Amino acid sequence: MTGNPLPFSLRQLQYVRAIAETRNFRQAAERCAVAQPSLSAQLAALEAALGVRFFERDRRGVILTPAGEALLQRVNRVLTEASELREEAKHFRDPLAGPFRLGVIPTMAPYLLPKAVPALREAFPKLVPQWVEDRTATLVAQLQQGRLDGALLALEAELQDLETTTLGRDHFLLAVPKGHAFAKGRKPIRIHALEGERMLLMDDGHCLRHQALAACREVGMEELEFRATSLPTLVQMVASGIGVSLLPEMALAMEAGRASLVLRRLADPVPYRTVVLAWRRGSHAAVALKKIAKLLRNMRHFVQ
Amino acid sequence: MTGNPLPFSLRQLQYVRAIAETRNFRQAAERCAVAQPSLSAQLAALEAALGVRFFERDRRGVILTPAGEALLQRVNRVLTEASELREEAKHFRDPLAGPFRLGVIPTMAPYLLPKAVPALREAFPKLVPQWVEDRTATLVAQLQQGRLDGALLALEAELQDLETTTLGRDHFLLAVPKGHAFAKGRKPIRIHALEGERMLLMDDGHCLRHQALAACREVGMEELEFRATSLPTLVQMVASGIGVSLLPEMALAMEAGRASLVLRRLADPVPYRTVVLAWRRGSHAAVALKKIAKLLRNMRHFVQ
DNA sequence: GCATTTGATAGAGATTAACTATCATGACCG
DNA sequence: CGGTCATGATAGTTAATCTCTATCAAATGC
Repeated sequence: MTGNPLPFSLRQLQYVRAIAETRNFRQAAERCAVAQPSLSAQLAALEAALGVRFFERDRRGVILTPAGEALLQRVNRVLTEASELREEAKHFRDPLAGPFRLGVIPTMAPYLLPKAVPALREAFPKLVPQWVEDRTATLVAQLQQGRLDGALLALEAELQDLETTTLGRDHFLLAVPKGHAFAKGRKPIRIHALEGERMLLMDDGHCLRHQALAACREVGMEELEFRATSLPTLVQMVASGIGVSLLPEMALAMEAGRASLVLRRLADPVPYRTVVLAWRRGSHAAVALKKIAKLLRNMRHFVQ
Repeated sequence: MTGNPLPFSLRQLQYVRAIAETRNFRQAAERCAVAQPSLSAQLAALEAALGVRFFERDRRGVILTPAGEALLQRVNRVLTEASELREEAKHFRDPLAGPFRLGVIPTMAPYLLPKAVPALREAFPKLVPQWVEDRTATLVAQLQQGRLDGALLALEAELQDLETTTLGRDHFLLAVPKGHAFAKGRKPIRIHALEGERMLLMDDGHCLRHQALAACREVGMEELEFRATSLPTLVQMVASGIGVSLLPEMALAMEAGRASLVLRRLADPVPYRTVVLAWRRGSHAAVALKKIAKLLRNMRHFVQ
């Protein structure tokens, strides 16, 4: 059991090292920036606590006892470890340095991260982001357990015990296969025009599913059996003519290139999801996350 | 440079470890045998000193920050090293334990050590004697430099700054080759009878040389050119008929067996050398050395 | 709701470590 | 020899630190 109180202090060990190196109490005291009697007293206290004499104080000078010689190595190891602790702590002083566990939902990750990761690296080179991709509920739970420092979410409502900062609105576009009735024209399409369409949605648990449903809640549509587990898959399904879907704008750049897919703007009120950066209330990472949020906002992936 | 003052204490690190393990300030405080506010205060002080937050204190419980997680390993290493220092110190608490650097002069070593080493091991099993064989002057210098803890010497005079305890008197015998005039008879021989003999002596620097010369100082004798560098060699020279010599009694058991050597007792006043155990005045080892001396005296290698 | 538990805070008290001044001893040097 | 310098130890006081009890605000749990 190593949990007993330690009968000595780091300062005493520093004194021992200083004495061993200078072989002179006064010089050692000067190096430690204390008066010589203080050093004498602390050494005496340490020797009493350990029951071991480190030095013989003789007119001839200061001599290490065999025990002192052996223990000096331990003393140095303790001090080295302590010193490294202090140095390593320095690296964590900067809130924008060190490991940073960030979550992101799957319907944003493939569109946001390719640009966000390099941007973060450039802006905060000492930051070491560790990305975790999972659904909202899982990320929120991990945030609250302290297993994540922050998460990129698309919020419907305020989340209890989480602070958030809005990064912007991500408008929904209508995705239809080439040849579909809506594939032609340029005017914004009204949601109600989708009445009777076959709708492709994300799998349960993906917030995008609920948001899309909410956007169309007053529109009678048929939901297809198939539920996508990833947005690229969903887009692929639309492109192959199975149905239509709502696609967030941030996916535009990456998904619009498909030959058999047509994306149409929606008319006011344009449905959207609110992209936020969330963290535990009172999290140590709050300062850093606010700066990260600012950076992400400036990337203009979405309307602000 | 690692010599800067360390801005934290071992106790604070123990608090951190206790909190990290219990995830509960009160339990941690109890384990550390302090009141909870003390622990809170010390943790706050540590975090302030390092500029790093170890824990998030949340209604949900105590959560390690990433920095805390990383630094906790350092904390544990410091505490482990400190703990091992304390444990190792225990082994040195017993004055009769641990390494013990002992000197012995060459004219005693081969006769004393074969019996003394096992006896020491049996009496003080935790003692780890490290024997050094050298001449008196060298041993005394090493004692004074703190490179030896004690030394077995044959003293002529008090040695400055050294404390000694007498182990006994080692009487001198006359060694002559078989066939020599003194080889016959059993009566003690008077020193003066050696007038005109060819005397074999140890090399310069060996105290035995000076002691033998002192014993014969009023007797006119011829010193042979050859000076022995070891006592067994000297005995061998005598046995081969080159001359006579004075041999300390402690060599009797080992050297008397030679067929061509005869040992005769000397008449009163029998010359002798005083065998002592010596150490630095104020040496940490004094207590142990006195016990070692007692053991050696009881071995009755010599007259007490 | 109400009792319980969480960690933080305030202020007093006790402990610890620091300081200055001085001492005893031995080394060094003329 | 005798004075000067250096050593580390000691005494007594002051300053800093740590810990204590008592209490608070907030959240949990039945």
